[in-house]
Amino acid sequence: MPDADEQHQHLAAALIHAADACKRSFARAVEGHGLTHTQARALFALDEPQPMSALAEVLSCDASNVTLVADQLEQLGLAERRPASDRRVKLLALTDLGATRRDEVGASVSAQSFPSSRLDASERTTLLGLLERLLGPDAD
Amino acid sequence: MPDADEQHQHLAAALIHAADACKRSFARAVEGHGLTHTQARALFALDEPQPMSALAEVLSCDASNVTLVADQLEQLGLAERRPASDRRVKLLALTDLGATRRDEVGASVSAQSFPSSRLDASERTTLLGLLERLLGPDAD
DNA sequence: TATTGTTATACTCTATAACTATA
DNA sequence: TATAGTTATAGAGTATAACAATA
Repeated sequence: MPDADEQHQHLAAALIHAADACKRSFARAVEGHGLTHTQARALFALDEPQPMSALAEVLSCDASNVTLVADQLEQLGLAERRPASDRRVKLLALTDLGATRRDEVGASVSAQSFPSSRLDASERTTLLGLLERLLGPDAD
Repeated sequence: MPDADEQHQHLAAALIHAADACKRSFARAVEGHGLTHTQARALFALDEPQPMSALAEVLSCDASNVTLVADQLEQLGLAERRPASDRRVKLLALTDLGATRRDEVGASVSAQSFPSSRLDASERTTLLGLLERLLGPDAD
């Protein structure tokens, strides 16, 4: 097996492992707020109102699944569907409660021993930059 | 929200997103070989025979789930359970077919446009190093 | 008593396909 | 015809709890 192959595979394994650790840390931090990690990810993605399809891209899942997440966030009173100029489109937007909750959840996430606390600030910046290049303009 | 909080959250989001992209790329590459991405991850983890519990750690899942993965790999003829000196322990080991398959799958994974191809070799080395520090000695 | 692996079970995530309504 | 969102459904991943065999 060529070295390049092996590096790709180790990198993939490390990425998946690191993300699993992040997901679980995330999930633990947010479960006290009554949210699943998917709901929390959606919450953080809604700085601006987003079409459902845009949210699907952020969550890297099929659009059909966003319907459920949106339903859940609406039931919790954290987000609401709004009409858009193109009447096929629905914009999902945080409610005031949702924005408040997002900040509370964000504080919990950072407060607990998050995996990325093992890195210093400049390492985190480097890592973030590499990940963004990795994801690239058309990650999917 | 303090900057540090925000950086943690962006980093977590980027990591999860990157890993999702890797998982899907991985899954597409291995489905032609009749494997799920979990089965493929297990295959790559079995360079040396591993106790089921060790495999659970690599796959970052509960030990109870490894039973199913091991069953599947055994049914495919790719791995086998072997007794260990501690007779409570079962070692999962690749068969010859399993080792061959792992190399074939590895080639497929690298051959297709894998997300990490967007980075050059030295960037990949940097990324891998950061991820390993992130995971740390006791990532869970 | 504690630990390894197993079984049974339930919940979440995710994709596919068929549908509605708009464009 | 094509697109955004929805619904229904099925498969895969995951955790919890109770259990057997062994330490």
